[in-house]
Amino acid sequence: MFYAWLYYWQSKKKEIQMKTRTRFAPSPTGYMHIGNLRTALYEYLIAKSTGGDFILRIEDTDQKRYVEGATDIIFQTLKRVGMLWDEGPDIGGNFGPYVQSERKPIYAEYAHKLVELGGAHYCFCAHKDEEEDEENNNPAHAKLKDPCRLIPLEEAKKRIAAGESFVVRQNINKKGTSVFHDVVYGDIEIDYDELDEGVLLKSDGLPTYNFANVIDDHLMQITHVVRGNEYISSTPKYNLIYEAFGWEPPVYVHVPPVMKDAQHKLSKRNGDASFQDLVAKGYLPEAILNYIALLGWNPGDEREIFSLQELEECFSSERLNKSPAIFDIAKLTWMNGCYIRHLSADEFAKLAEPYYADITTPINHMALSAALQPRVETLGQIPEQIDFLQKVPEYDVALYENKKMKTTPEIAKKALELVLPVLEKVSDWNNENLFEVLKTTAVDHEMKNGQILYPVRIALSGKETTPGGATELAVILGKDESIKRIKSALQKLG
RNA sequence: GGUCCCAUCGUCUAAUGGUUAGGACAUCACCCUUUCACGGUGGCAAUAUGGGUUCGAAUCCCGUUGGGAUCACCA
Repeated sequence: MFYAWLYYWQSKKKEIQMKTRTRFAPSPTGYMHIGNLRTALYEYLIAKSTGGDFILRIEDTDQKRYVEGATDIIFQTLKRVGMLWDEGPDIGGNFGPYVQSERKPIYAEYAHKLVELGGAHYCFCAHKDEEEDEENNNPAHAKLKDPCRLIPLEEAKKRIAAGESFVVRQNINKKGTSVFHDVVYGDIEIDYDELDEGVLLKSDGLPTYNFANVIDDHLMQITHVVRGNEYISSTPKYNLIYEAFGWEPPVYVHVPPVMKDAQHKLSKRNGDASFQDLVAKGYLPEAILNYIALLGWNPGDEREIFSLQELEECFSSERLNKSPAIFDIAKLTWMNGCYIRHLSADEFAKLAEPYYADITTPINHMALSAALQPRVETLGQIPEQIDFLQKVPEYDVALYENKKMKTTPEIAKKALELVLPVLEKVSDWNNENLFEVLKTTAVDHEMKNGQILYPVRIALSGKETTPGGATELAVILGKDESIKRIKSALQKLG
């Protein structure tokens, strides 16, 4: 209890005294996972909400996992959402290098030092093969300490000098209970007996995450370590390393995972969307960022729409949640719709333009964008909404039958016959004029507005639902194409 | 299995001992309307469970159940 208090106090003190430094330390796996991006966001916000620094570090100590071009995706994603780093592989800084594979000599140096300090030992055991041993299921055996610990240090050094392959393995000497404070989870107690003597330096000379993160976080003067809660159970091991070196551990902020459903994490393996997948589907980066900020955090009031800047202003790590959050694409879609609607007409038009690529008919793009903007929640929904612009789809004349509009194919035929000559005379082809003349036509022939407008809309589109009404479609299609489509509809109606 | 962690509407969450348990998404209904949307109004919907502590428990404690994590020369 005393230690818990002490720990908490030290953490608190550190928060107050030092300039906050957080780091995002992804592995270059080739895509930006939503959960990772959220972690990066929280790291960024913890730093920036207190005027601190956000550092980017690449954790590529597992050569088997290396993917070409993966770091570029990391750079691009962070830039795209506006999370700019103060130090990193591309821009350098006072604590470089910022790529772990380039720090190899540093880890080796500290690993050997840790052995001297009694925090680790050399181990010459052969690689443990995968699921080979049933004995692994025997808890008593699993907890057995590494026999190589018994090798005298001098002898171990001789074997290494002789070229024997070795790893550096952590010593767990302590007994009793380890206590540490976490910003999200509070005080956590773990028995030292639960800790295994894991490999710190691999036989290829590169460190494991378990070692590299401690060395780098200390050397880079990271004050707040934010990471997934799967690291909670190994945190005492890291503290042991800090302790052996006489270093002070950082403030820990373990965050719960982002879930796909109640029992599965969001993961690329399950085919779940990554950041770039979502962008490709027409989600705006700003909306994605806003949405994931709220997966596990809330501002304490009822606001939901936040720019990165606004998040920086009101973020507090104390409002981070400890239970997992399910990623709800429906809510993201809604939020994306909000962002789309808040775009200026020009901004939306620019973003929508690429989605018009399949339409070769000469259409009014500006009018189309204006019609689409309030009607789509993702840019990806655009093509299905505008397919009729290229070509009127096959449709049944029964489509002209509409109870609410009080139309039938017969009425539609009459309406289109009345409308055709009127439209041909319209010179200023804009929405206001068109609506005016069509309304007048209805009044002149004692018909309801809908009895004129509905058939026109169907004639122009061949679809039951369209982005915009009759006159809006007419403007989008232009006079020539509109007239053409009405004539061909009349033919169809016999 | 050992250990650690988690548990409020279907989903994201608010309420840090006293609220008719609030908001948002989704859903449903209605209004608006030139189809569909947008927008507006309203409805449905939650404290996993059993014990305590307390005048009073979603909130504190214990058990149960359910879920997750971890026990790698992966991070």
